[in-house]
Amino acid sequence: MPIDWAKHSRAVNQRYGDSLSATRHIRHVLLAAITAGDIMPGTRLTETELGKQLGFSRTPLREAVAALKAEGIIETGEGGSLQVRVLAYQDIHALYELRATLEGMAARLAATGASPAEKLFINEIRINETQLINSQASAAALAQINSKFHHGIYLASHNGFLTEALDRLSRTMVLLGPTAYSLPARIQEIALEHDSINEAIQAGHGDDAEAAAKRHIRNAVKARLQIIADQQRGSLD
Amino acid sequence: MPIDWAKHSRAVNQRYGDSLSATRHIRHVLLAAITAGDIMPGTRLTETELGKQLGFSRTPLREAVAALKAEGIIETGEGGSLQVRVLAYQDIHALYELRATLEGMAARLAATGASPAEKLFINEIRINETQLINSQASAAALAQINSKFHHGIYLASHNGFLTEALDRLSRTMVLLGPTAYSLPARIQEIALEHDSINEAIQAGHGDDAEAAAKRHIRNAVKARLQIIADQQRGSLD
DNA sequence: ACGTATACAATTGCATACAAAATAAGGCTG
DNA sequence: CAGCCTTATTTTGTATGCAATTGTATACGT
Repeated sequence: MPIDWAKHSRAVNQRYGDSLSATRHIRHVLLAAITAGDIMPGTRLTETELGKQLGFSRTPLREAVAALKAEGIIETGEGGSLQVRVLAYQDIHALYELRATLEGMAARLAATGASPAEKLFINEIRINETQLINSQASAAALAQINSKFHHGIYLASHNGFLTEALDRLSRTMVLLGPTAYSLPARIQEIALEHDSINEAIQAGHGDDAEAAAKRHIRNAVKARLQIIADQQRGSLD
Repeated sequence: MPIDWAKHSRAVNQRYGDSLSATRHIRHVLLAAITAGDIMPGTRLTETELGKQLGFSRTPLREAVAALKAEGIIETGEGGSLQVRVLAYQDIHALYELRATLEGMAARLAATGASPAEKLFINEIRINETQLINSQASAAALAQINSKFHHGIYLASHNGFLTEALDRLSRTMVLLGPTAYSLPARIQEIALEHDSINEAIQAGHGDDAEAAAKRHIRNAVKARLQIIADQQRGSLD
């Protein structure tokens, strides 16, 4: 079954405008397809086929792939064949452990160094999130506002390299599959944990913010493991 | 004045074998040239010229550049022209701040989770470093053993993503210019600080290892600022 | 003499074409 | 019938060529 590239392509054009170079356009479209789960990790990708489906020649496609390889999203199997990176079970722990440290650092910096405007902005996102949860919004909408909340904290850290590292981690995380927002029970927990982080940031308590952020991520691992356990059930493949 | 690409090319062949694809070869050669200071940040690079000098066509060159762009080593100026990334003054602080956190995490994990063999290996590198310092080795040799020491700790953290993140930071650091080993006074300090880290790791004291690693990096910033202050003197350009 | 417009050169972005390597298929032999 | 070698086809890696954009120089007008 072919992938609906046109849908992702439209989304990219809407998000970044349609004046992106082919290389960058393809890069975003590939990321979107991987995020959406249209391309499962491990499935082989052939350049000729991809290029034909996307409507571009292999040159910009290969450049986009080169960038994604440098980011660790795509890897080359034996013989140079392409595939979406396959994460091992222990990678999950390593990924979240690193993220806990970085999120903690970002939360601490946001608490101690964010401008009043940035703190207000973060707080507003938090309020929006509560409204969305109460109105039973979709998992996709919740995941989006969640991203905004975290990204707002990254930016408020005023450390571009930290922001870059966390954004990169987020992109790697999509390799793990569906987000924790598919678990209804987790949604309320997330709200409470976000509250703790937000309150510590608003109060300017660096230690508390770091601790709250770390707790938040550590709890996220648990939820993630449950999702994976559910997926595994009965799939011997 | 043309750059001696052949030298870097030989070094890459010696390090990785001569069976690398052109794209990867070029990637390493460019990194080596940047590390060596042969290409200063901000200087414009033209694909045609680079390709001619390196002896490859523009296609693999552009793929290598795409990877380096994804890593933040090379950036596109206005009009799509290529240049080695120029770091702002505040980037230095952000870079080292992030590195302090990550090195601290790595040292903690190495202290609490490294295998006996890994700890022995780290200790051995530390002994080698002392010998090199006492024998008045070159700055390049010291910088190399320094890399080995740090990288040994990264690996001992058993966290591939952390290792990846720190390696990436190291590659970004070369944009700052010469290492601190050009400052004789700093060399002894480095030795002492490495000792603190190593001892904490050998003893399995996670907290101490993290603290020592953070102190080490914070001190490195001071040395870096001094180097930059020396360079700036009288250069208006 | 300074600012602006226009023409030209250089450079990037993309597509096509070719070469080398790898995978798959088929036939041969034991 | 199984295993292996040979060959054919697919797929990756690299080079070249063309079009479009950008940078620069020259000429013109004010």
